[in-house]
Amino acid sequence: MEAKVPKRRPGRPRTRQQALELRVQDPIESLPPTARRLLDAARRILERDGFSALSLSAVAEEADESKASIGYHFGNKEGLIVALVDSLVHEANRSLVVQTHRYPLGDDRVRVLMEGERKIIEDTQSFIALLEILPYAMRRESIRSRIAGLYAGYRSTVLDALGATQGTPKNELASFALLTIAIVDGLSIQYALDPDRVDLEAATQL
Amino acid sequence: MEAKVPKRRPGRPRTRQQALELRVQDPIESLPPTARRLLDAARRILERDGFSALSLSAVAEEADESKASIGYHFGNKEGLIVALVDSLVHEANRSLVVQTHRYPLGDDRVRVLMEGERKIIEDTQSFIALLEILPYAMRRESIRSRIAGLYAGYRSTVLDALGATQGTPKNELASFALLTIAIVDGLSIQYALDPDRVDLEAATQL
DNA sequence: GTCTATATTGGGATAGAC
DNA sequence: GTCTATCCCAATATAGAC
Repeated sequence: MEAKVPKRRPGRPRTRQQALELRVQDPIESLPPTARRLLDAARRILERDGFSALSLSAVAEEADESKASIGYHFGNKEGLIVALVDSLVHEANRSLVVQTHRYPLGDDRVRVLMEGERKIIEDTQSFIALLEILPYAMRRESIRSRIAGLYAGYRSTVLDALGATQGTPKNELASFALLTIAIVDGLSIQYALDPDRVDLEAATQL
Repeated sequence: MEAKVPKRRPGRPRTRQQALELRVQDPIESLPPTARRLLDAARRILERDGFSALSLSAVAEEADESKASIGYHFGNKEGLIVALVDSLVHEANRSLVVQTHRYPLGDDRVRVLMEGERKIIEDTQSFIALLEILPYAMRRESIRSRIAGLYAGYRSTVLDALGATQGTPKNELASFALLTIAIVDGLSIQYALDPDRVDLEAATQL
């Protein structure tokens, strides 16, 4: 039952999942309104109640649509989740890039980056959504690689911001980007588990 | 249906979960052999196939016992998971402490600590088990606090190893322990997602 | 203590009317 | 495109025999 390829059914248009494989740049906009509502509902449920609560019935109810419409637009549950991950990844990338590009290159940008990351740690909410979906994602190559791509993007964004600083060994910068992101994730876990332990000093110590 | 307290049934002995609440030091040893087999089977399934595969049927089959025996020994599924987390937490703590205490205080111990952590990152397997259970754990206060305790233990172990180094500000050391563990977890995530990106340099850079 | 058998629930998928 | 109704199956829980 797992890892089933959605069947192409006669008399029906290509499912959304299949259509998504063809696109290159655009993620969720340009989806039919019903599909968008379903996707938004799925995201809300994931963030509010976790991955285990992400049932087709729950999504349909939250979106005020019918269960069958999910099958129509996304093929099956896996298709819905792939689309959901795509939308989460896209939004995460966009918000980080926008945030760091609001300021000019140089030390200012680095400071903005660091402060943005401290906020991410305290946010928890958005990180939880990722954590919820990670175990599932790890076991589905198609989803795993999408998230791996997200992290690669993160690293290059950080590298971008750091590259502005004066001449430092190239390789060292890449490792530093890796570490920076690792710290954000790792601190998020410890903070989520137990908010009564200091973060601010740690972040400043960086 | 969620978060139900297992009922105390007449004519039956205290469930294992209830019994566990009374103990202070000892975790899994001293369990009846059947309960141990069930718990071991559960751990294997969690590590091999993930949390979503951890059904009562799967556990019973892996342990070569009956489904009903899980109800008898652990009350219900939640009870089984609590016991499982306890056993994982205990083992993780024990192995870290043993590893760091094999060597005398000082720089050697720090080096052993760092090397041990690099191994943890590359291991993946044991970290995956924790990752699999984290989303579930976060939403159950009783389990969340157990894992939070595990991390507190980690921090003090690291602090212990670091404390041996010459006089450094106390507060700074605590933050450093926090960061050290965060890096291990964060790197584990990125490494698990995408093993084709360097870790060794990063670890050495520390 | 352990098992078989069963009750009950809920999930995912899809046929077929509109 | 959307909905209702239904099918099938898996999962948890538990009653009751041994």
